Order: sequence, then C-alpha cells, then structure tokens
Amino acid sequence: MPPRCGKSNPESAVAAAVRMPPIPDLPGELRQLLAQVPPGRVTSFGDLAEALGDVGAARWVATEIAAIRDGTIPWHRVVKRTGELPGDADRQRWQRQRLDAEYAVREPLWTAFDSTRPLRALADWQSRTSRLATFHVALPLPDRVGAVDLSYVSDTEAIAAYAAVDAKSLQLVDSDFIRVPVPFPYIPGYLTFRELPALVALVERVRDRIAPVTLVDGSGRLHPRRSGVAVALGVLAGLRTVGVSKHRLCGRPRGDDTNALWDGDEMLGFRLDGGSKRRTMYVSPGSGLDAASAVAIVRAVWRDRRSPEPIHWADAISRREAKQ
DNA sequence: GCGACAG
DNA sequence: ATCTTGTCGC
Repeated sequence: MPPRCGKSNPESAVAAAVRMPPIPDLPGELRQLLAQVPPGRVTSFGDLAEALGDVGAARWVATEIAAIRDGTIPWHRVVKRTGELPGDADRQRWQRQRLDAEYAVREPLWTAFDSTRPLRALADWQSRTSRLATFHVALPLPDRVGAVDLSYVSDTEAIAAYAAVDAKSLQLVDSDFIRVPVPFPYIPGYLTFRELPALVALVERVRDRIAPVTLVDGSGRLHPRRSGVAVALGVLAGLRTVGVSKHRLCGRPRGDDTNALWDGDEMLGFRLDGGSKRRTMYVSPGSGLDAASAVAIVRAVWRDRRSPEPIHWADAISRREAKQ
C-alpha cells in the first residue's frame, strides 16, 4: 500500500517510478508503417524514423529496410529526403520499376502516418529515469571494482558478463556470465533498451556478491537526456554505476579544463586520455557517485591495457563465451 | 566534402 | 557491436 499523506517516502517513490518500460517491437512497428504508405506515394527514411518517434533512427530504418527479403513488404515507396533512390544501381533500377508501375508521384513526400511513436515514449522514460539518479556523492575508492559488458552471439542474442577486480592488486577476483535474448536494435541514444534487460538479469545473478561500484561499457550522464545505459542500470538495479565508453555520444570541452565535458551549462563527465598504448575513454556518472569520484575510480583500475581492468575482463569473458 | 551519434 | 582482407607502423 502506498503511503497516504504526510512526508513523502523516497524509498516507495523510487520503487513506484522505476520499472523497465515495455520494449517495443521496432521492426514490427516499422513494417506496420511501411504498410500505411499509399500506392502511388513515397515517403522518406527520416519521415519513417519521425513516425517511430525520433528522426535519429533514420539510419537504422535504412539498414533495416535494406535487409528486407520478404517480397510482400512494400519497401519500394521509401526514398531519400532529397528524392534520390537508395542503394546500388541494381536496387535503384528495381525500385524505379516498381514505382513507375504504380504511377507514383515523387513529391510531396507522404507523411500522414498513424503511429504511437514508440521511441518518444522511450525517450520520456529516459528523462524520468535520469531524475532519479544521484550524482553529487563523493565516493572513496572501494575495495573492489566491477564491470559489465555484452558480446553478441547474433543480432538478437548476447552474452552478458560480469567481472570484478581487487582495487589494490587489480587481480581478477570474480566473474560470471549469462546468455540472454536482445529485444531491441542499436539506435544512437537508445542503447539502454538494447542492453538493459540483459544487464539487469546479469546483476540479479551476482547481486549478493556484486562490487560496491560497477563500470558499464557505455555512457552515463554523457547522454542527450542525461540517461545513458549506466544511469538506467544504476537507478533500476539500485547500484552505484559509472559509464565508460570508447566514443563520445555528447558533451564538449569548455573552459580551462580541456578534459571536462559539458553539454549546455552542465558538466557531465570527463575524457580520460589513454596515452600511447591505452585508448581515450569517456567517463561519466551512472548513479550513486559524482563525476570526480567516477573518474578517480576508473583511473585507479586502469593499468596498461587498452581499457580499465574490470572492463577488459568483462569484455574478454563475454567475447570468449559468445564465440562458442 | 564535411560532420559523424555509446554498443 | 560484428564481419573480415589487406595495409601500415614499430
């Protein structure tokens, strides 16, 4: 029963607000949208992405359509926003024939989709989730530092691995993995919905022995909605997490410290220079600690490999298991 | 040609 | 991320 009145209860507020959202069947949604385009009209990849809820999914739409083999799906009514046809000469010739056969007008683009815009709902979930994260707590270096990572067996199945090292010796002290279905494609800004179900399942498996801090291969607050996969995992699983990525999703240097990364007036994380043998990494809080603590912890467990020790082991284990 | 958006 | 030949630098 929820508390009735009086003081708010942070525990139950969090418990009520944090649940994994329903993961939409995006390929299915795309096929439904394709079926809506009337014969004789054309639409664009970007307009389809917009109908899915985010124009940023346009490249996923393009690659998904290019992979369609089912001849009953009317992919030929999709063109580039410039009016050009996509693909190589053969594909263009085939598409032009199909369009000519139905006397298609090439403009204006048809955009009157009926859609629930599922990506918009997911983006809203990310914004709500980021408000439940904490990122002002200074956290000393704990005794162990863990990491999680995924390797893909196929486009729809992955190995999620956990590894932990002793913070002093940097020796591997714990590891585990699970094989899990992956329900969602990769779309920039929405990695959370591809990897979070697997990571939550993995964390449940190692819950009783998990390290005080978990590094996550992906962004934390360095995200357009301050809600990278490390933020979501921290909030949903109630863990202290740090986002560690090899590429920068958002955030730019600003001012005196060229390693601090800002978006608007928010300092979201840091660039960690790798030097010669290591590679540059981007670090930001997931939840439960501040950016300075996050970067100090990552530094402490980063020796001379390309990536910090816990991430290296989680990556190596998941990759090895995915190969079998 | 430029810019490029985690995994 | 994964798929992979050839290429480049130490």
